[in-house]
Amino acid sequence: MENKKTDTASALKDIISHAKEYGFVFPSSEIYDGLQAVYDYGQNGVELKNNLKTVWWKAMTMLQDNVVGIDASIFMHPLTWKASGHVDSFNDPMIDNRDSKKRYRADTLLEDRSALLEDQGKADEAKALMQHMAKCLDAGDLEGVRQLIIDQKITCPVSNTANWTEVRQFNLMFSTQVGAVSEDASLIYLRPETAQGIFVNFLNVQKTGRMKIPFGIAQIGKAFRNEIVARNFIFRMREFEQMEMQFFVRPGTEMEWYATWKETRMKFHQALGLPADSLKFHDHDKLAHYANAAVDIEYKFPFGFKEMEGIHSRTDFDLKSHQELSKKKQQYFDPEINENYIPYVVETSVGADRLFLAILCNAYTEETVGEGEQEKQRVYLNFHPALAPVKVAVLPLVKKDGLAEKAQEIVKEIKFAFNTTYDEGGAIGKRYTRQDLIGTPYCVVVDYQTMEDQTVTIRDRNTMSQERISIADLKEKIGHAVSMERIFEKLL
RNA sequence: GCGAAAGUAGCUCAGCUGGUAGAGCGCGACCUUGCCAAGGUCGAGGUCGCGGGUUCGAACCCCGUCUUUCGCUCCA
Repeated sequence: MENKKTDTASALKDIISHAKEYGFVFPSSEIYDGLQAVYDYGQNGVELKNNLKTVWWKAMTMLQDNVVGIDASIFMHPLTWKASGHVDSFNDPMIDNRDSKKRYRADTLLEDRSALLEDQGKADEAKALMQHMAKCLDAGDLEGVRQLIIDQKITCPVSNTANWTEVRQFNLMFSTQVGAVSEDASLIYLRPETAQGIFVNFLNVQKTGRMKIPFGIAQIGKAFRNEIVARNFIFRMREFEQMEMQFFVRPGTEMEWYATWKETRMKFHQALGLPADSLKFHDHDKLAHYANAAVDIEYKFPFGFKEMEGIHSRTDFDLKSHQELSKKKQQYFDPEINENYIPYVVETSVGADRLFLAILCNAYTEETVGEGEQEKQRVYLNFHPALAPVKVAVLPLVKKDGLAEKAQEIVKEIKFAFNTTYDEGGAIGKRYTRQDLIGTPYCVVVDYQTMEDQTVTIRDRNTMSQERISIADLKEKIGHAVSMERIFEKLL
C-alpha cells in the first residue's frame, strides 16, 4: 500500500471539491452566487466540527482542574472595544500608490513626514501637521487626509511618485445598531475576538466559582472580522469560530505558564492525529500592543505552514485597561502572598475552522490499492475515529432474505451509543466506498452467516480488513474505539 | 484593493469559425448479482454565474458585475 499526498496547490482544490461534494462545507448562499469569505457547514461538516469543539472543550475543562467555561454574548458594550484597543487599532486609513501598487497607512505616512520635519528643526510645522491630521481623522474627513499627503508632496518610496488613490477607511470590525429607533440607536460592534467576553467576566467567575489563581476560563464562540482580503477557503473567513482559554496567573509567573501551555496545546493537536512534522511553533517577531510573548502553532496546510492556534502572554493589558475605563477594580486578592494584584494572562486561542481545515486536509488520503491489473485508486478521509462524523455504517450484504431487517435491528441497538448510519443501496463495494469518502471508520456487514450464528463482519476503513465478531460485542468494541477517551489518554 | 486565471448537470470536464446543450462519474427506481466504486433498462437534474451590448441568431464576441483559485498587499 502506498500513500500519496499531493502538496501542490491543486491539493486544496481537491479538498474544497471533496468538502462540497460530500457535505462538509458549502459556499454560503450559493444559489445567489455566494458571499465572499463566508461558508456553511454541511451534514458531515457539522458533525466533525462539533466533535472538534467537544474534544477541545473537554480537554480544557474536564481534564483541567482549574479551568471552567463560559459563553459570553457576541454583542458587548462599545467601551469594551475601546479598552481592548480594537477601536483605535482596528481602524486604519489606507492609501494606495497607483504606480507601485503598494498600500500604506495614510496616518503612518504623515507621522513619518512629521518626524522628518522635526529632524529638520521644523518642530512647529511638524506639530501643526499632526494636529491637522488628528482633526481630519476625528471628523472622518478622509479627503482631508489625502489632501495633507498631497500638500506635503509625500511620494511612494518604491515608485517615487505621488499618484495616490483615495484614502479608504478599513474598519475591521462589523458594526450595527442597538435600539428600535435608528436615530437614538447606539453603534455597537460584532465582537472581533471572543477574549473580551472572558475578561469582563473575570471577577464574576472568580468570585462565584471561588476560583484561586492560577485558573482559566474557556470559551467557544463566533467572532467577526471584516477582512480586506479573504483567502484559502475556510482559513480566513469573515465569520469564524474561536476556541480559546484565558489563564490568569500571578504576575512574574506568566512565562512558566506560557511554556506549559505551549507544550499542552501542541500535544493536543498531535493527539487529534496531526503528524508532528506538519506542526511547528512560530515565534512572533513583532508583538501586539498587549503581549510580552507570542507564538503560533502552525500547521502545514496545502498552501504552506500557517497559523492555526495562537498562544499569547497578554500581560495585564486587558484587565488593567478595563479597570481604567470601567472604574471597577479588576484585582484579585492572593491569600498565599497576602497581596492584591491584577493578574497576568496567558491566552490559548485556536480557530475552530482552521483546526477543521487542518484535520480535513490531513485526513484526505489518495491511495493506490491492489497490484497489477487489480490496481486502483481509492480516496478516503482518515479521521481519528473519535472525530469522524459517522462512526459506523450497518450494511446488509443483500436486501433480501431478511438481511435488511436484521441490519436495521442492529442499527436500533447501537444508534444511541454513537452516530450510526444504514445503507442498503447498491453493491457492497460501492457502499464501502461511500463510507470511506466521508471517513466512517467502521462498516458492519450483515451476511448469511449472521442469520445463523448472530455474528457480523466489521471492516476497518484504513486497512480494509475484516473481522468477524458477535453482534452482542458490537456496542462495546466500537464504542471503545470511537470514544474521545482514546484522544484524552494521549494528553496525559 | 491591485494583477492573472477560471466559472457549462451534484462532481470532473467536452462543446469547431457564433446556428436552440453533451459525456463520464454520481444520484433515484426496477431487474440481475452478492465482500471492496459490477452489468442492464428507465429516469431526474442546466435561463451555460449574473446583467447589459453587438448580431437575424450568443455558452462562444465586447463591456460591466459577482464568486473562486493563484501572486502581491493586509492580518490589532
